[in-house]
Amino acid sequence: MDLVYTQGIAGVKMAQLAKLVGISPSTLYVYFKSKEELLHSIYSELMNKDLDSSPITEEIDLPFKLKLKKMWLQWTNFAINNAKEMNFITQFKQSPYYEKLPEEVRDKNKQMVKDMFNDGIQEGLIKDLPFDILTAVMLGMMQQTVQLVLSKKMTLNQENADLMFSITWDAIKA
Amino acid sequence: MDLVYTQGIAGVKMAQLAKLVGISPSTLYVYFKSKEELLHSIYSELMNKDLDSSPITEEIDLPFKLKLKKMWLQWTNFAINNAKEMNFITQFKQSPYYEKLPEEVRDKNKQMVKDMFNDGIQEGLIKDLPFDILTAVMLGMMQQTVQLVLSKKMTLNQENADLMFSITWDAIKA
Amino acid sequence: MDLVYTQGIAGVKMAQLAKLVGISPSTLYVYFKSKEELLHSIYSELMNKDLDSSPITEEIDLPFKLKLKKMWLQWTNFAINNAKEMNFITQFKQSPYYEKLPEEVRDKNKQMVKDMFNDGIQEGLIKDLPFDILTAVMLGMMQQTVQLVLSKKMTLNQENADLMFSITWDAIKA
Amino acid sequence: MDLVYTQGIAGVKMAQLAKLVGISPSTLYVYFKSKEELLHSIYSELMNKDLDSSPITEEIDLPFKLKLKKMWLQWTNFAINNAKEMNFITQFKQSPYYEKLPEEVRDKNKQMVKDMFNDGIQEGLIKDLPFDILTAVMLGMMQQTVQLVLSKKMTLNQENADLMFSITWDAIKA
DNA sequence: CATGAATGAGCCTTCATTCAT
DNA sequence: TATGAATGAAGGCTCATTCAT
Repeated sequence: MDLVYTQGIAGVKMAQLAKLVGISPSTLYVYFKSKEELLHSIYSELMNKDLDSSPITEEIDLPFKLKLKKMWLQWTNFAINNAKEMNFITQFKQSPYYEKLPEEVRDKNKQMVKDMFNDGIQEGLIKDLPFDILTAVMLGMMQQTVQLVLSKKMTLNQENADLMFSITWDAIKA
Repeated sequence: MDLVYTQGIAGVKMAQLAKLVGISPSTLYVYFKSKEELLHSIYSELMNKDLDSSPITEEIDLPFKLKLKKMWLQWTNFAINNAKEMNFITQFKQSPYYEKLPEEVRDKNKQMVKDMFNDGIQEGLIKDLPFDILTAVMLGMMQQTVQLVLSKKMTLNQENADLMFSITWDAIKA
Repeated sequence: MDLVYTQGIAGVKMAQLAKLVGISPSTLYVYFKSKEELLHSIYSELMNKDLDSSPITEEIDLPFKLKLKKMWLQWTNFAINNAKEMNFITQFKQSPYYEKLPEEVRDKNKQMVKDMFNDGIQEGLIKDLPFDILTAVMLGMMQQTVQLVLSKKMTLNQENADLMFSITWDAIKA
Repeated sequence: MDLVYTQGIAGVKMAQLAKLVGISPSTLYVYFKSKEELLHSIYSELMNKDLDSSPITEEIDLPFKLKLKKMWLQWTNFAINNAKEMNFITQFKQSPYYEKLPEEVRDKNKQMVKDMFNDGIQEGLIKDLPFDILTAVMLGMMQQTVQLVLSKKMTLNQENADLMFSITWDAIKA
């Protein structure tokens, strides 16, 4: 992650990585057949880890808005704390190493969000808009928040979290 | 632009570029001292062209919301129409070639936006929030809109444009 | 040729070859995309050169036996003088680099031989055997002659040439 | 044998061989100090096995021509049945691994053949030619026969065997 | 202004081999 | 006797870059 973050995915040299890990370049090839496979492995592992570690817990008794806020915050925090990992994914996807690997999209999260939006719409709390658009709004606000935090223009303290989410909420509330 | 879009900025090879342009690689070096300089040149030119070609015209007599909408739409459209250029900028900025080049910040636009926001706040039409946050909201919505359009999940027709901006507006309106 | 002859086809290193030729390894790759292509090129060129330079001239007026002898001698001499080239071809064909490249078999020679054999059979001078077998006999004697010469167990002077061909002739004469 | 036959002697990898045999590469080094030694071992063993298994039995009472024919056939058959082993020997000898290893020449066979030729010459049945040349003739015809059989252009049935030997015989008979 | 020709630096990768266990 | 783990040495190949013409 660090290497990719610092030098870009094309800038990662096998030898450099090996040295960083404290093994010989050859040893890298004992475990990964090629640079491409290494990158793919990382990517795959990341895709799964992300799922697991992003603890989108559903707490049943909260009112909708709070539930949504909690989810949004969890996502945002995750994105901030795993900025380098996210960066890897982004870079990998636009690198020549990423060539349509099958990638059975794992929709666990997506479905959860969809359900939540449906509930909100049902209860008349948020606008009756297509799922893609509602998601886009949240993602957009999330990305910008992350960027503000990472660029040190903002800290994600209670107050700011409240603020950013309230803006998001205003955007989609009925 | 095409090369960067297709293969990533790290995948652009001088020889390939030369061939694409119909000249010899050596000739490239008549005009650019190095690959780095070439990339920088493109970046710089892009930064200026963007300014010029994005015709953020100020029409004095419109009410604030309409003025803002117009600006937002102009930006969004520009981003869609110049997706490859934007992509270049994004990639360049996180590439090893981009090393804090002085970058006399081109604030023409930023200032214009700042002024507009200030007006809106003054008139009590939009929330009294820091400039960075207001911008973030608009950028976030814009980026997501662009993404929806580019991924063919949406067309930016009158209706959708209205919708997306109305969401943005709800997010920041007082 | 020398390198292959000395070290085997797998033992030829691009760097070594480059140095031998007086250029840099990179330069080799300007002209040949890979070691494989280089080898293929040589092989192809060899296959054509062989044809041209092996001056199987048809002299019309000679009696059959003399004509055959002349041909046999020409072949044998050619094989001796181009031992390294022949060695290359042999090695290349059993190397991993040789993978069924189309190779439109150039039958110019084969046809000439076939014709000659047919004439001999027609005239009742040589045994009426399948073409493959007649060729085998001549090739076998040729190969062995070459080997004897190369291993310095024999010189291909007039006398020995006469001897070896006479043996061949005895084998196939009617 | 299979590996060498399929990929050439330069294509044999210790790891691959180990896997094929069902042991670990390291284990190979318990039994053979190096790849070179392994190859040499195989070669040596082959040279001896060849001797033993090629059952050049001397049957005293046959007339010379029949005895010679029998020997020729035995050789030829052996070469066909042990094509892969012969191939190994051929390849090994021109590989960089083969560096003039002492090679106590195994003359058992050679001597037997020499004796036989001497007898033939004595009896005035075959030409009075140097041993090398007589051997060459038989080897040449043998090699070509093997090649015809292996390339499926011929089967070594009674008839063909008779034919090929009769040609050989014609070549050397007095 | 253009380029053909050439190359050094450096990267990915392979593979025989070692060695502690 | 067997091997998992590791690696040094070396080879193939790429690519930005130079320079004489």
